[in-house]
Amino acid sequence: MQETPKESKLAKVSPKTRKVFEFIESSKSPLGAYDLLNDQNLRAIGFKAPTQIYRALKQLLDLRLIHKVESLNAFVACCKEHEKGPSILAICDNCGQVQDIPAEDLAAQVKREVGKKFPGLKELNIELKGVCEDCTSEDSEVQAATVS
Amino acid sequence: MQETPKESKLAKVSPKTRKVFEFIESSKSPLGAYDLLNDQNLRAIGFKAPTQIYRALKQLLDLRLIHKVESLNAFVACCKEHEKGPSILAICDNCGQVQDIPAEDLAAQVKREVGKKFPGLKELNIELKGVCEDCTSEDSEVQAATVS
DNA sequence: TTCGGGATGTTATACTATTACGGCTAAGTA
DNA sequence: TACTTAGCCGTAATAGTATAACATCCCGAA
Ligand SMILES: [Zn+2]
Ligand SMILES: [Zn+2]
Ligand SMILES: [Zn+2]
Ligand SMILES: [Zn+2]
Repeated sequence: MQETPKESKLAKVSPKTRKVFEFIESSKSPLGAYDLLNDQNLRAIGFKAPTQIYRALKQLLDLRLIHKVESLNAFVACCKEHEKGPSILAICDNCGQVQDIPAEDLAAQVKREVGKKFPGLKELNIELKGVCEDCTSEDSEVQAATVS
Repeated sequence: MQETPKESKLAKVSPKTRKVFEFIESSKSPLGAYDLLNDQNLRAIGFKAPTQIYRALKQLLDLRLIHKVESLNAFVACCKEHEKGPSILAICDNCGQVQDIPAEDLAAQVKREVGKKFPGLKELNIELKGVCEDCTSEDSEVQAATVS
């Protein structure tokens, strides 16, 4: 048994919160709180008000099962490969997908950069925008679609 | 004359937009759009609706005179020392101040980390939270204030 | 002069997030 | 058992952030 795998974390939350996680995990793009709220499947199991969604999201964030994409006000599932270090959220402007890329070394580098100006680093949030690998290889198609 | 110093950029925008910049620059903490909108001094020169503020902010963002702190929905003046590279926005949980710390080297490092998964990097946004130098040296006071 | 684009003013609306309050239930304890 | 407390959940209201849509004005090009 792993230290704190996804399953053991999910075991701690209510079925409804678990359901929220499943929706986020199965989505290929980040979901906003109101995307979740308006989802028929979540409506069906009793989510009626924003508060309920935000409560579930808070639990999942605290357990580090999901990340908030601050620049999109939306949430993505954690890739679960960076339990201790930070990650980079790479947002594709073309397809909208967000990759959660582990970046263990980066925290140390950032600490060096900020130096004594900011000795008490607690949370690190890195987001980048651009074009993902898939969309790059499909660039000709994208171009074609753009000019048409 | 510098390449594109603050003054030459400010020369391109309207007096009202310039005024918005001045308010952001003179604030020691980040300001939200509605903080600006509700400011008597900006009201006095004709800002009455959110749109006006957001238009001014967009111009300033485009000129890189200010940054948006995504995790706070607020805006800070750029330190103007990283014309080409990214910077780190360091948010102090204690005093609320945000430092704009140039981090030229970091873009290259991030590119290495994301590798081919994300070849088309365009924008890089790094925010961190913690305690700034000033607040760290005043830690004893902070503690005293906390327990009282 | 006439046209067009860009900046500005104004209203309305959409989107995101939190507060407040009340009920229910599980767990501890006298 | 009866009482208490704390956490989870439901519900309603509200606060906070951002954009859409449309009207007007001004200035420079043709
Ligand atoms: Zn992650
Ligand atoms: Zn893509
Ligand atoms: Zn800057
Ligand atoms: Zn501080």
